[in-house]
Amino acid sequence: MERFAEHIAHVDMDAFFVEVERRRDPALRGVPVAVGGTGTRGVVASASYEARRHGVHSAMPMAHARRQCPALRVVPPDPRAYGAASEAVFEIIRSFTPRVEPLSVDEAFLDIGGLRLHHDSPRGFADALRAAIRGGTGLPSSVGIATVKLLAKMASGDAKPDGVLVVPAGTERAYLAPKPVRALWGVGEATHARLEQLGVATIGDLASIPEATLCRRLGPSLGSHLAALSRAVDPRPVEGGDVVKSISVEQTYERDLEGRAAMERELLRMADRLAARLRRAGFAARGVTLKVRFADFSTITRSHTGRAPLDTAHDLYAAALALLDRAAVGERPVRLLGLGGDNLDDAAAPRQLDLASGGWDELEGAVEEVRLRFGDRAVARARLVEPPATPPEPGSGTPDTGRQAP
DNA sequence: TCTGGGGTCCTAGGACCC
DNA sequence: TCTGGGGTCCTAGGACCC
Repeated sequence: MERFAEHIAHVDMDAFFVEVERRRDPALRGVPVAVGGTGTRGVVASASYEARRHGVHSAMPMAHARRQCPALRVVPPDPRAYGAASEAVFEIIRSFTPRVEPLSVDEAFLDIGGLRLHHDSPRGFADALRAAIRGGTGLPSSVGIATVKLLAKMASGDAKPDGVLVVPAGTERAYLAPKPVRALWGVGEATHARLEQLGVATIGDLASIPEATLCRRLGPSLGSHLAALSRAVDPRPVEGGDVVKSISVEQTYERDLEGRAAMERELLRMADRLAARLRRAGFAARGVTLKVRFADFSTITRSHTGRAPLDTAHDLYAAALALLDRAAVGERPVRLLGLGGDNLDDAAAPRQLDLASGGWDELEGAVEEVRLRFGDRAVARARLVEPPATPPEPGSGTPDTGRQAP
């Protein structure tokens, strides 16, 4: 069967978090809105197009965004709502084709090569998909379609908001050449700076540099990758199953944490959250990583890989304390703590019986059960409940927002 | 303007094994 | 016991993405 030449589609929801918020609060329509942290250290996770016109963009400190756009309506994130909306969107996408590769909560690649019998053109497919998503969820989306992943992704960006862009086969390099090299998927701030030193401003400039030169300057892996992308060569197929490799939680504190006791208390809270996330996902972690960010933003990690997979707060907390010792934080103020698990094992797999932690599994399983039925606040650890008449704890003022990507 | 939270992948060195 | 080379795993840091 003949396939569409432009057989890869990239679907991207427009200002996803903002649009989900607008569904339930119509007063947010037509005005500048940002979803993100409301505290002094919060950043913008998602900005409406009205806000973007005032220079507000994601990852910008919220305080800056408010100064930039005094009329900005700021909404704290609601990850559960975005998760539910995401599931609804993906269900609609999968009704068009099973060949879907999710990239995040709000975007995906689709292999539409085989859909020629159902749609007269790639654009016809895109129109049908966007209408179905809007009809089913009320949410706007944009679609880019091209012969390779890189171009489909860049095209959906150019199609925004609420549009479609097809890059016809044969026009790939002409489409890429005038764009700034920073627009290339995989060129961030650091690589951009190094490319500038080479005199590279546009993707066309990049394509004119010999691959060997790029490999020498950027390393063989990145060098050959960028050399290929700049020439619109991107053989990566649309792939289905994405396997989770790590699960982590982290928290930036409104005020820096100081002293061992405060850090231990926060690590216990994190061990609790991480254990809950691991068990909900059906995993146990052989590897545990502690992340510490200091007041000057310098960041260190300490990790340990053991033999036994862990998924109880009790065991994760013990591992975290051992890592905290190794980090030798001392009295330095800490603005962020993080705890993560990797080397994930299927929790259902038979595990070595560890007598030292006997009983915790069952106890925490029961606690988890209560949380699932009555919410996370139904059960708390005695150590985490604020005792009366205690001096104010630095950094305890930040609620756990658990925000996700825009 | 002072920088969130949750991920993936790459690099580079060292340990260890054959 | 003056020592090759490859494979694999672990650790730490960093770039990048949404």
